[in-house]
Formats: sequence, C-alpha cells, structure tokens
Amino acid sequence: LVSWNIMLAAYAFNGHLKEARSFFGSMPCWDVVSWNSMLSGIIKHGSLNDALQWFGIMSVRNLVSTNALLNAFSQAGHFAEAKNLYSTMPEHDIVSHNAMLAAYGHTGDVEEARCVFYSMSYCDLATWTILLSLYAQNGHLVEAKCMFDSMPQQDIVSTTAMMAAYAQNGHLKDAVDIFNGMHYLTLVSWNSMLDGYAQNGYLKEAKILFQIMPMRNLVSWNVMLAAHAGNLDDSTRFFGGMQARDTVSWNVFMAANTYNGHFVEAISLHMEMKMEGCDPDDATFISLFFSCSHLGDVICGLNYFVSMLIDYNFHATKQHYHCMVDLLARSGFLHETCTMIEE
RNA sequence: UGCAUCUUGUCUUUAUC
Repeated sequence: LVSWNIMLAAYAFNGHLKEARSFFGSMPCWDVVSWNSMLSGIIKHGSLNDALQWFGIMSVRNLVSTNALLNAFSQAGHFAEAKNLYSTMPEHDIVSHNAMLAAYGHTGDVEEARCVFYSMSYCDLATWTILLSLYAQNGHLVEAKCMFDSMPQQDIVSTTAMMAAYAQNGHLKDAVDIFNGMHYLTLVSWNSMLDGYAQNGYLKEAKILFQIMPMRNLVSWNVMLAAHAGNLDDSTRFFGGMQARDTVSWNVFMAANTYNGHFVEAISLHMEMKMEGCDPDDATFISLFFSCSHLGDVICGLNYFVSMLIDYNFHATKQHYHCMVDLLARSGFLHETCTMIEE
C-alpha cells in the first residue's frame, strides 16, 4: 500500500490530476494517506471547489485532511472559512496552529495572530518563522528581528526570512550581511537578494546578480521584469524575451502598463493571458479595477467585478472593495459609492 | 522505541493614503 501511495503522491504532487485519479481508481485498497495525497494534489493544482468535493467523498479523514483543507481555504483567500474551520475543528496540532498563523500573516492581522500564538502550548521553527515574516511584512522590523533572536535554532529558512525582512524594509546592508554570512544558499536566498537589490533601486547590481546566479526560476525572472517596470519599452522587451510566463508575470507586466498610463493595453493583456493559459488571480483583478478606474470606465469595472465573483468564484477582499469605491467615487457616483461602503 | 507515503514556515505582481 505504501508503494501505491508513493506513486499516487508523485502524480498528485506534480499536478497530473487526471492520472492521479485513475491511478487512485486502480489501487487495490486505500488508506487515509491515499485519500489525503489526492486531496493535497487537488488543493495544490486544482480548484477549491474540486478540493471541497473530494473532501466530501473521502471515506476516511484525519487531522492531516482537515489541516490540508484549512490551508486550502487560506491559499484561496477564503480567510473567513479558514478561521471558521480552525475554530470548529475538534482537535488541533502544531500544523493547524501554524497554518492559521500563516493565514493571519496573509491578512496582516497581527493581533489575531498574537492570540493564536499565545494559545499555543509549544511551537516549532515554522511558528517562529511565520511570526518573523508576519511582522516584517507589516512593517514591524524590530519585532521580526526579535523573533529571529528568540528562536531556539536558526535554520536556512528562518535565516532567509530574516534576510528578506531586512531587504523588504529598506535595510539592504543588513540583508547583504546575512547573505554573505550564509553557509549555503538556496534558490529562495538568491531570489530574495535579487529582489532586495531591485526593490531598493540597485538595478545595475540586480542585473549582475541575475547573470551570476547559479540557479534561476520564474520568480527570478519575474523579479527582473518588475525591476524594469519604470520603462515600458524595457519591460515589453524583457517580457517578450521570457521563455515561460505565469500569472505573476502577466500581473507584473499589466502593472508596468498601468504604471506608465497604458490602461487600455493593461486591460487587453487580461484577454491575452487567458489565451496563453494563465488564469487571473485576485491581483489581476485589482489591476483591472485600477485601469478601469483611471479610464473612468465604470461599466467595464463593474463587469469585471461581477465576473470575478460569478465566473471565478473569488471572494472580494478589502482591497477589491477599496478599488471599487475608488472606481465609483472617481467617476462621481457618490451615492453608489456610499451604498457600496455601507453594504 | 526507531525507518518509507499525506497537512504548516522563507523569494516575485496589485489599489487607496
């Protein structure tokens, strides 16, 4: 059974969901790991609805299944459901707590995160690292450093997190010091350093680092694409030269267009990205709303808003509502703006 | 008591101010 499970996990983990499903069907017997492997494959590569459906038909479940679902909600931006599941699930382990903490990291809810943290009877390296990043990403660099100093050991992940924390908060020198002191570097370390240079205005250094990096992935390319956003020609050239693109690449390029006032082009990129097989995400819609807002095209913006809710089944976040308020208000629909705020 | 398969941490994109 373990051998079968390993094969199943290989299919599911790498996104071959069709093969995984048929392999699952051909198995002589199943245990909770089999069901969970399929579930996590669907969560990683499929839709939330498919994951929920699979969860519904699972004949055995355990805490791992529930934790996976909790993470699925969080990844999909359904934080209310995540919180609800977390507070109603019959038992928790450190993975459940960490997953919920990470979810609060995404919403920027520092206070809620603190409550979870104080309720935990013990924590591990992941807990400390989640808190470190949560503080750093919300502008609390001192607290982030405090987490780094408080953790019982520092591993490659937490050290990289601290490095990124410095870089993201404008302390490039400190980030470089950590980078130079690291015994070995992962792709994430390289990307963090690359982004540090790019975001802090050192484009020349970023270009050099990009050339000499021993490994690169799409994140590295996207960082460099974003670094060129100030100049639409450069950005267009770089984008055109990319051998592969994902949703983030398209989002970055859309942002480059809006940044340079090319709102119509930004909106049309949305069609192109779909034709290339990249699905829009919540950030894509924020860019779209922004472009519509600056074009004064309320109808177009509202259409996209409805499409986001109906066609894509996304939850509108606070950011999306802010954009809609901006869209309506800029065009003088004050009454409708107030209605949207109130409702 | 110990070894294999499933869930949590670090990198890139977005609005307002």
